[in-house]
Amino acid sequence: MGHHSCCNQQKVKRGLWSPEEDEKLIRYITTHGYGCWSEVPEKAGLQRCGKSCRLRWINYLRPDIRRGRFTPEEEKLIISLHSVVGNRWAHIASHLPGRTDNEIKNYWNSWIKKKINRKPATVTPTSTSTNPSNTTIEHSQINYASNQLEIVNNNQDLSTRPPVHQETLFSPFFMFDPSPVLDGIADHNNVRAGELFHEPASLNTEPWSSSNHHHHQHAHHHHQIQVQAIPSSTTAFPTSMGTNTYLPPLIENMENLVSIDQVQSCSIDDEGEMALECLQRQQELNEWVESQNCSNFLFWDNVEGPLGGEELAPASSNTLSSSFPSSL
DNA sequence: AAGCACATCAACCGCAGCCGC
DNA sequence: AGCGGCTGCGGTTGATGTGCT
Repeated sequence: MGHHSCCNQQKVKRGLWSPEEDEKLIRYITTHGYGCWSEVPEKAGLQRCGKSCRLRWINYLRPDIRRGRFTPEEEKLIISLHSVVGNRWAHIASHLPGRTDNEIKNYWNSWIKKKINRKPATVTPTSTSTNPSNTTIEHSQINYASNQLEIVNNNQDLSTRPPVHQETLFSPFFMFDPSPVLDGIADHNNVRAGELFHEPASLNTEPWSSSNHHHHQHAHHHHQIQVQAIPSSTTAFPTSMGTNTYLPPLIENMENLVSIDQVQSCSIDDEGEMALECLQRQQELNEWVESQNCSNFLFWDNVEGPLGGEELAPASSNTLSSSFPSSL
C-alpha cells in the first residue's frame, strides 16, 4: 500500500487526531485559511499529510458542521436524493447543511445494511401509490412511520441502481412534500419551506474557499480565503458543535467569515443547471438575510426544534466526547 | 462479568479531474 | 500533448462503542 503521494515525507502521523492536533489545525485555519492543503501540515506544525488535514477539517472541525442523528426530514432528503443521483455523497451532502459526505455515506451504508437484513419483511405492494409526493421516486416506495424508514424496491437495490433523470437532480423538493413539517418553520422564520432547505444547503456545505462544483473550482478559489463580514452579533456556529466550550478563542475569528460561495451560491453544479431560479433565490436569500438582521447564516439552530432537533446530540457532552475519541 | 456480534464512525486509500508548466 | 501537483470524491478499513447472551 504505502502512503499517499502527498504523504511521502518523513514520519507522517496517521490514525485518530488528538485534541492538540485539532487545536493546531483550527488555529492555523482560522488565522491563515487553507490556500493549499499540502502546505497546511508544515505551517501548522502537524505531522500529518495535507489530505488528512483537509479531511479532518471538512469532516469534523469546520465551524458549520452539524452533528448528531439525522432527522426524519434529512433522512427523507437523503433517500430522495439518493434515488436520483445514486452514491454521489458529496452531491447529497450539498443539500444537507452541515452534513458531510462521509457522514451521509456512513449513515447510508449502515442504514442499507439494516434494510438488507429486514428486506423480506419490508416488501409491500404499496408501490402503486398515487401519492404525488412519491411519484418521482420511480423504483422505490418510502413509508415513514415512527421515524422508521421503509424502502420498497421494485427488484432493484437502491444502493446499486444508477442515477436517473439528471434534470431532476437539483429539485429534491419536487419529490416529496415537506410542507407538513416545515410549515411551522417557514412561518417562524418568514421563509418558504423550500428555501429553508435549499438555501442553507448551498450555503453551508462546503468549506469557505471551496465550492460544490469541483470541476471548475480550483483556479477560482484556491490560494485565497473569500471573506465577507457578516454583521453578526451572535455566534455563527451551531450550538450542537460544542465549540463554545471547546475553543472559544479560536473560533472568534471565524464568526465573521463566510465564503463568497455562501453568499453567491445557488448550487451551481457541474451539470450547469440553475440560472434564473438561482438568481431569484439568491435575491430572496439576500432579502431574507437582511430582514433577519443577518444574525446568523446557519438556520439549523433556529429550526432545531421543529425539525426534530431534540434528536441532535446534546450540545456539549456528546459532541465533545465524540470530537476527541483519542482522549477517551 | 466475560465474551461475542453487531453498529457506528473517523480516517485512509486509490482514483479521477483539473490546472499550471 | 504530456507531466506533475493538487483537490475532491467514493469505497473501504479499522477502532471503538454498544447490546446481547
